[in-house]
Amino acid sequence: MSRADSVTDTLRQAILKGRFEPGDRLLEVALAEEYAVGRAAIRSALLELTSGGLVKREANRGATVRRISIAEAIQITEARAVLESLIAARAARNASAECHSELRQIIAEMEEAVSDGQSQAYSELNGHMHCRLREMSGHHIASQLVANLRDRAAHHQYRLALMPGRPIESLEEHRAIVEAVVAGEEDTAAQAMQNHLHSVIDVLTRWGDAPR
Amino acid sequence: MSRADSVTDTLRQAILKGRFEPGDRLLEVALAEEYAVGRAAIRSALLELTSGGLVKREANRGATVRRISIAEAIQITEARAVLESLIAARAARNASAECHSELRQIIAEMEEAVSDGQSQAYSELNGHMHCRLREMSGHHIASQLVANLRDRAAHHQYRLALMPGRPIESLEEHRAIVEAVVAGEEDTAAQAMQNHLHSVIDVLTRWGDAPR
DNA sequence: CCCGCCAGGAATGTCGACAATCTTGTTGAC
DNA sequence: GTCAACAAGATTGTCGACATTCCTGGCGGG
Repeated sequence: MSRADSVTDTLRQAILKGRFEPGDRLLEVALAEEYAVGRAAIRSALLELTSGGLVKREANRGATVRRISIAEAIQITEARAVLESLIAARAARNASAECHSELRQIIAEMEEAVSDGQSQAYSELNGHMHCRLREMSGHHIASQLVANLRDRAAHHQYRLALMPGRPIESLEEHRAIVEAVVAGEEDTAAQAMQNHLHSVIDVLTRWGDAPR
Repeated sequence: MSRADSVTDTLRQAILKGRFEPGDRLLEVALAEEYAVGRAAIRSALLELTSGGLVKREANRGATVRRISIAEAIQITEARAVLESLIAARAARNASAECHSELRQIIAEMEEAVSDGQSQAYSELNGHMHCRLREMSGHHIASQLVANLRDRAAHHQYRLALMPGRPIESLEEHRAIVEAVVAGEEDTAAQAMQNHLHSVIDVLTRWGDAPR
């Protein structure tokens, strides 16, 4: 599973980066030629991405990039809310002193990105912070599920960061999360994470009511 | 994906039913011959089950039935706890009158199974009730995640039902969940589900401290 | 003019064979 | 007697070709 693995990663990144739009067909032969591998490698990559929720496959009709509706993005974020609350609580319980300073460091970089108006950089820092919190939590199961969910809604997530005023609000919420984690207050951390993602849900909901 | 699909289900059931023990090797050629299909079908089935968490694959070393430690089973149940709480709350919000009577019906059958000492039947009713609650919740994302997690811990789940006195305790917890759902009280339903799964976690924890 | 049927093309599903990699048992030197 | 290198076996990874299924467009009948 060496070449197929790298193909899977390449394809996943291609989809996440927007190289393929939702609804685009993913033809096995075309991809096989593009990446210079056999169809078997492409097939196993598509299978993997299908169970990851990024790709939709219909019997004998091929694979397409999955289109995530606003309603589905809301459900995804709801699921993330409860799982990341658990993660935040565990991070508050387990994080070491070095972790604490690392989290503060990320917050500092976020502040810089926001004040400089660098949406792209802020979005990446956002992802990085959630990723680090997952690792600090020591909760493999929840981490894996959340990482999956994040990929699925990545498209909407990206557009979220471009909303004017959104990064400022988001930064405030992240600050609250980090403060609680550093203080070791599990319940507060969980609540702060819940608040953060509910705020995301609110934005998505308003988006759903008045599309675009 | 027609034959490979059925092979996937067959293999999944075989693992869940205990036809294969944790750690057993899943040789592609052997399985291909046993189910009278090509290796390709087996491969795609193994890929699917791998991302489902039931089998472990190592590069060039084949697939084995995944061994779930007590610690991992606890994490799985913790993740289930928060997700099923969400599901219970949504079920309380959305369930129709017919759903309510169906849930009461399942409780009645559970009482019968417990008083007759039928562990096997109780375990199946247990699974059926959680499954129906998932469908009633209308929360596709959480439902899918929970269904996955349930499969992963199925082995431990099964042994749980055989613990003396456990079904009685479990039945009481399920009664509380159904009452809250029928009453339409979201928060109460979520809390009842949380209590139920925390009780499972307690049993697993005691199991971990004093194995077997 | 519209509907159903049929053939052609395209893409997936399946299979068998070959190549690459890992494990295991053996042999030989020290 | 022990350890390392080696060779044989076994198993997965990869590829190409064929079978099957589905969609598309054209044809003929009503």
